[in-house]
Amino acid sequence: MDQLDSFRDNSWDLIDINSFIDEAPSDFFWNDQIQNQNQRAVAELEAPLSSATFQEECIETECPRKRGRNESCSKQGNKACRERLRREKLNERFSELCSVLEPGRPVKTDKMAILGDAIRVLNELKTESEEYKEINQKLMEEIKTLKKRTNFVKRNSH
Amino acid sequence: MDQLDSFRDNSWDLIDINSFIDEAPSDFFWNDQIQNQNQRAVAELEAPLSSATFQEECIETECPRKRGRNESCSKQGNKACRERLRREKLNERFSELCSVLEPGRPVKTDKMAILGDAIRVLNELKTESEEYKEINQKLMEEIKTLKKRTNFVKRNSH
DNA sequence: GGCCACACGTGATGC
DNA sequence: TGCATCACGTGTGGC
Repeated sequence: MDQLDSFRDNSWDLIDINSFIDEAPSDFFWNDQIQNQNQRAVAELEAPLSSATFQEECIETECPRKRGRNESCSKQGNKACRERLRREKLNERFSELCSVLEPGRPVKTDKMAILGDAIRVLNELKTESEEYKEINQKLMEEIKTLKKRTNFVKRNSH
Repeated sequence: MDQLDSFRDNSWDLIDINSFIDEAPSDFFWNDQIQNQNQRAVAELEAPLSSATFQEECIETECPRKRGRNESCSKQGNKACRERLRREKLNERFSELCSVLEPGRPVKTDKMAILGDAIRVLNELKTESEEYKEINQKLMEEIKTLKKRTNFVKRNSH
């Protein structure tokens, strides 16, 4: 019964907070980064570890200053904030993977599609590399026989 | 207020269900798969497409029978259920990508690590393929010159 | 007992 | 309109 009451109280808190604080739009970071990468190709791509520097301006309990909704981070504990950080880092990885997949624009936004493309490209590159390796083998053999023949001809010509 | 009441009702349902049915841990699909793959290496790995067969027993509005907590799907609309399906499909993709990355066991569990590895392997394969291509170029040139020389020697020997 | 990674259900938004 | 995708805060299990 105690459990039940506390649970209901949490529900109250939840709704209370949301109804007063939560007026900002939701998915900003992901779209922003993607659009940035879309328009100006590189620039901040030199920092795939941007989360490290990013950690510095937002150490632990403090929150990124990216956009609204973050006011709820300072109050009400930092659990939600850390979770948000985790999500953002994950999205960074997604975006990075996407840019590796197709250096040409336009960058995909769909996580499912990104993963699918990653799998596809990975397999393609594997077979491509394998094919090249086989060709190399054959070319080397051909070179060997060619050298042999050259030497043979030389020897016979004297 | 209606929202609030319905929310509290859901809470009731949830707790009711959980206390009687749901004694299993929560995040079963992903963790189960991972733990299985970690401990006993293979065995049920033959079913990476479990969602296909899985879809059959759970078409659209009906919910998977995997474990408790799903009764809440039949009532209260199928929104949460669809979202859950989406998550599971995403996790399948993750698992698939992971198995493509390293055909040898054991399979990684960390999404962040999987994405990072994917980026790394992708770059590695790219450069590897590029290197092979360059080597091919050089080998072909060498063959060309070898052939020329052979012909020259032949001509001079007569 | 705190932290981390994840699953969960829900509100928001675009198509 | 309904559906898909996402971000969000929270609950939870494992370490």
